[in-house]
Amino acid sequence: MNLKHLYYFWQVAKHGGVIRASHEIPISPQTLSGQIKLLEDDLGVALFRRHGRLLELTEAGQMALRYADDIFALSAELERVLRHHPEGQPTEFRVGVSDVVPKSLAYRLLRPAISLPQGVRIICHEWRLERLLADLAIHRLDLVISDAPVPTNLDVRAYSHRLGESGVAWLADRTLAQRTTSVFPDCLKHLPLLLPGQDSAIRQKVGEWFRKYRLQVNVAGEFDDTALMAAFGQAQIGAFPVPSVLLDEYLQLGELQLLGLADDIRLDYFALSVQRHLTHPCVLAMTAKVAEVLER
Amino acid sequence: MNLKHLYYFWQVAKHGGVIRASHEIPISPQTLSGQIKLLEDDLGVALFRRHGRLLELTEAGQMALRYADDIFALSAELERVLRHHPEGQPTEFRVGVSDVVPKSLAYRLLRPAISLPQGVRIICHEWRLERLLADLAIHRLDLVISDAPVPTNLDVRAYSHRLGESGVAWLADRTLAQRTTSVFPDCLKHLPLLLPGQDSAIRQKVGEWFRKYRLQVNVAGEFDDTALMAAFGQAQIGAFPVPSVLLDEYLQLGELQLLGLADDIRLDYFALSVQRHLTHPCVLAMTAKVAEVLER
DNA sequence: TAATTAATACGAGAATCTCGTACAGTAAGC
DNA sequence: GCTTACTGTACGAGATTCTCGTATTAATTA
Repeated sequence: MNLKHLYYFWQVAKHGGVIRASHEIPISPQTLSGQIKLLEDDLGVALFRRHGRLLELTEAGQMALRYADDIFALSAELERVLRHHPEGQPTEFRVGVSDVVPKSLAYRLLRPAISLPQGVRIICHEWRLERLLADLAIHRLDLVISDAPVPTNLDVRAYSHRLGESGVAWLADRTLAQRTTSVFPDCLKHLPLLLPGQDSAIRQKVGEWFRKYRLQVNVAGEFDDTALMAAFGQAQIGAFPVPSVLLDEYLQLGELQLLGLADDIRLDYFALSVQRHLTHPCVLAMTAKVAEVLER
Repeated sequence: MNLKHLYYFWQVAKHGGVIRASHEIPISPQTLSGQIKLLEDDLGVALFRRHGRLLELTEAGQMALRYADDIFALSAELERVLRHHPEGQPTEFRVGVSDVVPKSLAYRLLRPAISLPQGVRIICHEWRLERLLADLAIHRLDLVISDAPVPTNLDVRAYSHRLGESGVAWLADRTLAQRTTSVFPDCLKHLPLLLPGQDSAIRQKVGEWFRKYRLQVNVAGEFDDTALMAAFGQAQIGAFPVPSVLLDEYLQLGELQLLGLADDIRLDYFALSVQRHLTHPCVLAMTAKVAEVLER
């Protein structure tokens, strides 16, 4: 299939006629008409049907239009990406971190980006996911890190790239942990718990996990911010869950103790971008080293 | 950007050299080399770098390769789709329905497909989602209807198309409903409940909803099959939730009574396909009329 | 050092694209 | 009903682009 022919078809279909299309692109209507005819002959299907003195898409034409939309959107994106950073040392990397992602995990993921040889300035926002997606859509952000893919109910033109996953580790202050002698996970029934807010994927999955093990738990607190939750945990207010890839970090924090690993909870982490492919050098550096941070 | 040039670049990049590419496509190495040079001049970026006597991709080249993969995959898919059903009356429509989707909802969604003028034979499977996705992947199915998008943890090359959504209606047999005088949703606390199985999206969302309204409920039964659940419900075993778009149908069923609408539970329904676009005429007929079945 | 392999500059010939001319069908104005 | 204005399309000459044969350069191997 000749993609030049498809391009002319696409232009004519978009603008609703060979004359109107010829106003937009510097090609005469005769040429457009002829080239589309060649495409139809090649494919063996009519793409347009004459309706009065103008054209309308056949069923096959509607199909072709949808594909052409994607094909030429991709081609335009490629062109923009390649022209925009020829040897490409963009000095800025604007990244948004969903507030439900632990800060230290975000730092670990982003570390490879800031230690690039060319030296980049990282501009980091933390906010609720909806807000970040809005900024992403208008190109105010290069990337968003989140614990869930782009919501399907939002009609945002963004792509989800799965970075990796993690299990869950339950932690508590030593003194608090000694209040119960039950083994994990039953010990969670006898300890007050601190949990992430309802919006976070981890909260949903922990909830399912409680039901799976039939744990009736006592929720002592809810936190949108994981670091704050950990601070309350260190103050012996309750036991709390963290992504198991961050376990070492929390254990070094002092008086915290591992209650048990819930590796049957799988937390996913995603990079969201407006581009279908991750092309920013910082993003490439991040994804290249993601295996050092998350399980794949 | 000339997509013919990009095509030659793609072939050379895929096969690792102009000579090797020229064995695969009937174009001489001189032409390939020259056309790629033109592309590089146009873009202002080198895509290949000479390494010894062979070529390797530059960073920009790797980027271009990823886009080219997508672009030509789409173009091939379009060609296959258009050539395969020229005027296209495929007499078979093979569809899988995830077992967590109510049968009568599936019927309503599929009805526009079977009442197409050309007359098609519908071949309908009902099974667990994993099994259906496997069949979809090997083209044994044209479409899968499910209550959730393609799971991100599975590496299936399938696309999710959101059909629409629905709220939830709680129903009970009249006699059963009269056992409590509390208003909705509190009345659910005083009635035995029948719920869909843990795998279904509706069960997860109903669980969240219980927590939101702090409802401690008594689960009298779990059913993978909604029709079976409704049969038990009619036999006064318990109250049960159904998608609110099916409410009328259930109320006509006889002695059932509406306890209340939980429109803050949003159930999504999806069509899953191997193709990025829904092109099968039956699918188009379905999606055109989906508004008569689901809310958008 | 010679032989082999890969990539590419150059130019003639082939293929294709493009547009001017001309024409056919449809909708509106008088 | 006739004209006018608008649409899309067949045809062929000329312009453009593509393609390949010849020849050259560069790196590897014998």
